[in-house]
Amino acid sequence: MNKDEGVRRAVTMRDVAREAGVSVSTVSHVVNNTDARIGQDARERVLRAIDELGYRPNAMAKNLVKGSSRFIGLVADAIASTPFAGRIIHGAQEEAWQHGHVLLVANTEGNTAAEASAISMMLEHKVRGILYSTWYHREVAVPAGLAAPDTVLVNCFSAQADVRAVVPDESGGGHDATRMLLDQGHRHVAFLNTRAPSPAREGRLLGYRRALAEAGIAYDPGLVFQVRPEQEGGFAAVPALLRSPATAVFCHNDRVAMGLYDGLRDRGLRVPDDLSVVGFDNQEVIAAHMRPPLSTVALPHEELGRRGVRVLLGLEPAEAGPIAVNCPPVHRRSIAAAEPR
Amino acid sequence: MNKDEGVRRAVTMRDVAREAGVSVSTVSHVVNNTDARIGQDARERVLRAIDELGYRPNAMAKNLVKGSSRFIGLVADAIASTPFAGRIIHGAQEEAWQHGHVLLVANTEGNTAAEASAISMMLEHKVRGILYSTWYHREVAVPAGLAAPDTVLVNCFSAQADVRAVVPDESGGGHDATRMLLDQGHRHVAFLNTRAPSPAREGRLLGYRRALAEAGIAYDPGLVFQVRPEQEGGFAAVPALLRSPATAVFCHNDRVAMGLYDGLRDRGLRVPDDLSVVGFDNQEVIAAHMRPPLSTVALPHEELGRRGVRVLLGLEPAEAGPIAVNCPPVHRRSIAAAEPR
DNA sequence: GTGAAAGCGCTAACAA
DNA sequence: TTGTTAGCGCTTTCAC
Repeated sequence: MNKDEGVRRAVTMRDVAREAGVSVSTVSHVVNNTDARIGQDARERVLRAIDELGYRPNAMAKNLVKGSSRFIGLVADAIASTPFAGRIIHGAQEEAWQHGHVLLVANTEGNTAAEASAISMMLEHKVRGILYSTWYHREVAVPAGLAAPDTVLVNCFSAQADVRAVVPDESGGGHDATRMLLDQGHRHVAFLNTRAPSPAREGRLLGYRRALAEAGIAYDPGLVFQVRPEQEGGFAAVPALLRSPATAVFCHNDRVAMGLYDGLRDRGLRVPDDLSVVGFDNQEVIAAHMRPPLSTVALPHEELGRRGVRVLLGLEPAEAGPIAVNCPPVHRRSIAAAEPR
Repeated sequence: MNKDEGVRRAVTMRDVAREAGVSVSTVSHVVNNTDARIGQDARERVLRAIDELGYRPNAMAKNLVKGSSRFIGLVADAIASTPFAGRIIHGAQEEAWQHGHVLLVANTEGNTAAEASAISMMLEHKVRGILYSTWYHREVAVPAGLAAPDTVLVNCFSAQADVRAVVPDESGGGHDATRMLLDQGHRHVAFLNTRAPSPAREGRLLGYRRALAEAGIAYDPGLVFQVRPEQEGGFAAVPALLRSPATAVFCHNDRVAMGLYDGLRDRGLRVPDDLSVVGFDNQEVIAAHMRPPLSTVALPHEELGRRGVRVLLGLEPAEAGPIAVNCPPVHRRSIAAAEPR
């Protein structure tokens, strides 16, 4: 309870120097492995002193003199609700780590005030840059104060052309998902898309149409249905779907597919025998454990985080416009070959 | 590309002082609102200079002189796989924020080396303390290096009695879940528990038995089944369950309940009419969108994070042993009243 | 009321 | 090969 319980005045470089009988600069050199040539025994004495005393460098002092920290700020809008943000953080963390940087994470849960204060706190800590991320792919207004140090948008983008962004390749994902179905011989592929306009909605549709075109199949608007992007949406679409000639369905996301499974099962229909299904997102907890396990296309959240820090650190070749990250297909068991006719 | 693009030498307190025609100490006083009596006009000149110059305090310098940072470290073992860690982070973040602290997050994804380096990096940044958290409730060995500054375990605990911990009240949760069923008149309540020993398994079983006892119902071991704690487990349990007299089932977690729903549906049985079901965890994405929506008991991850920082900051009365956080029941629509007999 | 000055722990010239 | 020294940006006595 009293002021220095457990704190016992940290040992500093000076203490080490004194113990080793050398100067602080010598200690500094051995600690940092600079190219200065330090004598064998001086080095050894220092090393010994370091671990006898349990010396641990003070990162704040170091950063102060170097003028910049090894921090990368990550502000996320919804860390709590889905695993998505977690995956972005994870990817960013790993990459940052690899380059000797540390993540400062702030969650704003949509609160603008929290966001402003998070950003300002990060700036005060002289972060190397800030990753601004959203839990679903969308356009954002870059908050004031950002762009001051380097900013990169992750899983979102801005009309403000000068701020870099990395986003999932929705269209490529839509294309690949559709291809998974086409490759099994399906000709009537329905698409349960969401109703609300969004990069996901438009992008995936584009990809779907492109895949159809490549396969020489005419686009049939009657095969794309508007649904709520949740279990309920997939479930509700079943009657209409069964009235259509579709033998395969591309769902806007895994949750829709889950609802679809349910509706089908209620009617004694089976996936994939009666209908082949492919999802989008690859939400492990859901997709991998449905019956049958759901083939889908993964939203590359980790990669988004990783690439985000790479562009922040200038490791990625500059590109005009957002960097689109590939959404890799995940093959499981919800797709069967179309009946030959 | 060149060394100081965008960096333009940060404006310091000295710049502000010069601009305002006062000394740095005066600036410091107004910035920090110390109780020093600063004249009206000096104060105003300083404030004006601050925002003309766009001054922003350097947190590193400040921390250096104060000797301690406002950082709280949070090391998590699995931020990516589930939303669980995200909720802990969120809770911790909010509480830390409220007390003027910032979260330094590191994810170790089970890797011991990463963990050690994360901890050491946090220590170098002179964090106020470290929250060590796991994504599922379990016993851990406190990593070396921890306990040096204040450490608190979140969602885990250690035999090492001296390190504080905050964990979910599994037994209370098991009790309440069972009660939800009992309250509707069910007398034969099955329990689909996991097989692997764990605090969750033992705790929930304890709670289940306690609730039964309170209701004057004899414990029937034949009503507790061992299943894999996933969809597959719930699904596989259906035959045995149907052979039992159970009219209600308490599932080890929501995923098991999800598999159970599936198996039941395959047999044309309906929840809750044919069988009442209650889960555990309250995984939103799943539980809230099943058909019918699943009644369950929530794992209080946010609260765990929040309480974690509270005990770290010494805001929580000390307690012997881990602090058990309540798991609140979430009523949805998977429970029906038992048939009167 | 306000300012001068001494550090916080460390790095980086530069001297020796 | 090693030591001296001047800061990094800020807080905080202590004088004036």
